[in-house]
Amino acid sequence: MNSIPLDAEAKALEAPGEHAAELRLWLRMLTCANLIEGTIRARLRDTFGVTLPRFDLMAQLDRAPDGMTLSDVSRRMMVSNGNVTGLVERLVESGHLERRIHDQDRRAQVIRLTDLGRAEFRAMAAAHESWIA
Amino acid sequence: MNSIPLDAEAKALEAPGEHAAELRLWLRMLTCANLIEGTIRARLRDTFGVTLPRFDLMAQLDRAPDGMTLSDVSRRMMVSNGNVTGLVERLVESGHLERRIHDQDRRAQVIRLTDLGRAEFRAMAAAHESWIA
DNA sequence: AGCGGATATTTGAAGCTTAAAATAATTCGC
DNA sequence: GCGAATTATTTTAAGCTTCAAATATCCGCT
Repeated sequence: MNSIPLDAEAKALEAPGEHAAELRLWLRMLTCANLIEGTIRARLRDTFGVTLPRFDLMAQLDRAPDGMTLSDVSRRMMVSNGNVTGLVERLVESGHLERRIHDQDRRAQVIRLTDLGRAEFRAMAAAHESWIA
Repeated sequence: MNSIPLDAEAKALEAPGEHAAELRLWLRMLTCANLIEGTIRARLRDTFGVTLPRFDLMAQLDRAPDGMTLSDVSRRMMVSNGNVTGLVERLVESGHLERRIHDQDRRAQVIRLTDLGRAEFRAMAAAHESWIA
């Protein structure tokens, strides 16, 4: 489950504010978003034994058959570089990803889904779509 | 910044779905919520050197002058017990909270803001309100 | 009194996340 | 072609978060 910072925002509601309605809406939205996100996390975990960050990373790679560099992934997922490093490490370890040095740039590496990774992702994505609906 | 699981959801948009509009709205909402949350995190960190979870915990306690038990906090914040244990530990360490054994129940402990904790929280809350607006 | 189930909290293992510092390789300008 | 700035990645330290197992205490029932 995600951090739910709503009570902090809720505090503002107590102020004799003029923006009470907006804040209330905002609060609701945040609560709703976090609850749904938590549900998705739980389903991915219980059904496929995968975390949401891993799933997201695989989703990126599923759309890039030729692979992506870590920086690309980092930008797309809007997370730090170091974060991607660890995520990729674990997914390579589990056999879902493969990495190789970039042809033209020896600093970078290209990662892509393995056959296993692709197969598992597709299965998860199918279930995921029906959940969303 | 929070995890941003949007790309995963975005994938669903590519499907020749019937729910495209709903999903798109949902996606927007999530993006928006996460961006704002990230902004608040950054401001609290840069301005007061405090994290959002700590701020949330202090917000709970500010509303409970007589203190709360860890379980109360856990339920209110909707996070695990173990999470609260660590959070409280660090806040006691930094002098913002004090803990004492519950009078009637030796299993439980009551935590409350110290004078320092209350003063700092009030300052942060004031800034927080103006940010929200 | 004493047993058994519930409740409060802690601990430990694992993973996610970030920011900042360190490495390594590329590119640009001269 | 050399040096500086940029870019790609990793490492490190710290904190957050969860789940599950372990402790300690309480409460109700006999």
